[in-house]
Amino acid sequence: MAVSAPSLTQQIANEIGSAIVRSEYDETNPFPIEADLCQQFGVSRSILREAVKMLTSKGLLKARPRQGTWVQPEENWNLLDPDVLRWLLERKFSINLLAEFTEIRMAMEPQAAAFAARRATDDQKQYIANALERMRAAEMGHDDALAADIAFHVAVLEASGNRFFMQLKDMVETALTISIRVTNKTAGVETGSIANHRAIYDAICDGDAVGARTTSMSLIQEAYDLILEAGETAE
Amino acid sequence: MAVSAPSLTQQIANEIGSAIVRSEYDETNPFPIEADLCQQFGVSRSILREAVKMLTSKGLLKARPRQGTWVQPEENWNLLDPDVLRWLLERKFSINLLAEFTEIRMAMEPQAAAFAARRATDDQKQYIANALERMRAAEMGHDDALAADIAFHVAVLEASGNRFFMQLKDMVETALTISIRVTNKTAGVETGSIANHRAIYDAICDGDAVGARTTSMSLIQEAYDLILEAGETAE
DNA sequence: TTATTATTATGATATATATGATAAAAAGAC
DNA sequence: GTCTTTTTATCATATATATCATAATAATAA
Repeated sequence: MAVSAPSLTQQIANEIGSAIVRSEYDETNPFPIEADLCQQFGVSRSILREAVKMLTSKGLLKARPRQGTWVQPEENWNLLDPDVLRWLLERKFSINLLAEFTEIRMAMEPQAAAFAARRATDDQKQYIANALERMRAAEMGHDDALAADIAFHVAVLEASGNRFFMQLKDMVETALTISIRVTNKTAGVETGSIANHRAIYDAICDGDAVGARTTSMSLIQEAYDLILEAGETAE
Repeated sequence: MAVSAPSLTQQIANEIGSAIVRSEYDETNPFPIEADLCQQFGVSRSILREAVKMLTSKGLLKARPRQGTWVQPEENWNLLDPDVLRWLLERKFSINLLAEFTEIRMAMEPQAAAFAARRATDDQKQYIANALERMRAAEMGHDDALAADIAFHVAVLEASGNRFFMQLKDMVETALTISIRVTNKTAGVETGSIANHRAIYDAICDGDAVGARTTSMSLIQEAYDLILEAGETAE
């Protein structure tokens, strides 16, 4: 399905949202009033208000009569919202943020693999196998390594049979796509070795929940260790 | 800080959002056009459009010129959004949903406990200890058992030092509060035994990441098993 | 069957009024 | 003259209404 062009409201929400996440508003530069934002973006007040409401519903903003609109502290932000996560990852790149995100992957993906070992349908196992095949093809330059790696992790999350784990797939895709664009070093990190991925696949096919969890944890831990190493080297 | 009364926009978003999640709109009862919704709720078009944009930004709705507005399939919903989760949990209660949410806790909380074992500050350890104290007081009827249990899990998540794990605290609080309101049986499930919670606290204080993960996993697994058992009994 | 026109529903703008909350000015007390 | 209280003014968001623009679908005419 062709992606529709974003509406003006969505565009404004995107610009303001990423500005907020880049910390462009602070004590010395407080969030502007509605009238000023209308002028700045050249839009009508109803469009501006729709955009502000979108950001309010993601926890970034709060507005009160007469008091104005202000940016909430980061702990109020809905960090697991795909837009908020994308804005976070698109700002000046942070190894710390990538490390923290990998920590959540360290929690989620092994458990997803364990559930996949118990629940995966034949079709779902086939999707995982297909992704492995694409990884092999990528080694010979016949496919995109990043896309193949993402496909693998997404297939495992899908096979978990849990809608909350499935939710993570968009986030993994966003995070991996953006992190590889910013720093080449983690490119090797993300794709890891095909043998490790194959071990996860085998454990899932064998119905070996413990094995699936363990091998998945090893893979993410390996990526995590290299990210920490990259962080130390950059310092 | 006193909670401000929700605006009309927020009220409308809440009503429509929970109706969507309750599957009130389907092929035979499609999502109404803007004009009809304005009439139904007795609000202006600008308020209605603000509410719809809020729900669109949470993945529940999509609108196109001339085509109208429609409810997206559930896999598009941002399930980790606090509002969406609350609407899900508030609809006719589902043991399956609670089980799935407990599965995500099974992934997150042991890992959070492991990070807490490595990173918790003295203050954070004290918060966990305070929660344990409250659990003991609750056994003697001097505190609320549910509130004390929530405080314990929230304190561990806070001590993980990872903003994504911290994000889960609102969700845990929402899910536990709602699940206990609907079914008494899981009341005992959630609070578990104080000894198990104490073991987590001890492992965190000892800096024992493996121990913290293991004991936390045992606690959540125990709760999970009883939820599955409750589901079988109800059938 | 194809081209043209009409209709529909959302997108966007402009304007007006209401409301809540804060700041400033005026009045009263000491 | 100073301080406190009351009243008034101002400000920024909240809500409503009217209008036009645009995209897309349906109906009609050729």
